[in-house]
Amino acid sequence: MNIGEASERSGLPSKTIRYYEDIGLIRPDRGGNGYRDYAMTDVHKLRFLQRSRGLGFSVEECRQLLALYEDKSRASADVKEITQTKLSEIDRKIRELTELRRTLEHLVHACHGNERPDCPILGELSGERDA
Amino acid sequence: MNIGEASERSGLPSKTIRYYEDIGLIRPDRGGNGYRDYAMTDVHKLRFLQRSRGLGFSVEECRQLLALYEDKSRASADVKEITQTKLSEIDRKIRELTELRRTLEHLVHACHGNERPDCPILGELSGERDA
DNA sequence: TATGAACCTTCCAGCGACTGGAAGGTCAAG
DNA sequence: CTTGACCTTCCAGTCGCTGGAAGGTTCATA
Repeated sequence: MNIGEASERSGLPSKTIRYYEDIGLIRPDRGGNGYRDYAMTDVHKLRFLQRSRGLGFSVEECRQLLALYEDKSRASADVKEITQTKLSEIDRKIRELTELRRTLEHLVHACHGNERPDCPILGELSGERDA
Repeated sequence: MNIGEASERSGLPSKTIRYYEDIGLIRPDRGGNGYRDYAMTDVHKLRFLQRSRGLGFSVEECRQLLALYEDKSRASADVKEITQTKLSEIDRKIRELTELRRTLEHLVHACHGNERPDCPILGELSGERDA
């Protein structure tokens, strides 16, 4: 499929997809006309990139995650270690999002009308409890 | 406190803190010597920024979140709407992270040794099930 | 009181990750 | 065989930092 369809299916702008090719993240085939030709596996990877980028992973981190995805070194020990690191990062992000969520709800429901700038919620919001 | 201590306490580099001031996110006092002087509420905001940026919110989104934090318009209807939108975004991020987590575990534990590039995990990884 | 390290200041340049636009080639429909 | 919607490359610009230069402040120690 052409880049336009890959864009629609992955949720990434065509511009970004070309950029990801420039930096070596995805390497689609080329048709006889010079057009990029994306397979479904490419779309899967693109969609994966779309998600993980949106979740605050850097492109380099996404490259690592994508490497886990590619079969060639899936069983090696260092890949497992990277995966474990990524799992920890993901867990941390989930925890932080959960906190953020709880805090926003507080702000809306519990803190309504209390205009003191030193509202106790603020400490929670900024993660006061750990340094 | 000086910027160095604010940096340590918030987890943000001094450079980034100055940048956030440039773009109007935080406005510390200045001492007679011209040094920035941060209060604890500033540190709370910085820490909040550190977290929300790391969770994939853009600076503009962080500005909105920070506005929710500041008392002046906390009760208005549109602020509540923004908060609701942010809550949905956060929920979506949590869902996606949870999926990503599950998938990585699959890759390590279940998919080990299976080198087919069309391994069924891949579909899950890329969020095949929804468009 | 002076010297030096460790802070702080501003300013400017560069990088990572896109994003927009120009200039031009390809393709399917009418 | 033209029109319009695609596609191509390339170059420039933006956003969000990040590093470094050049210089001022503070504080401990000689």
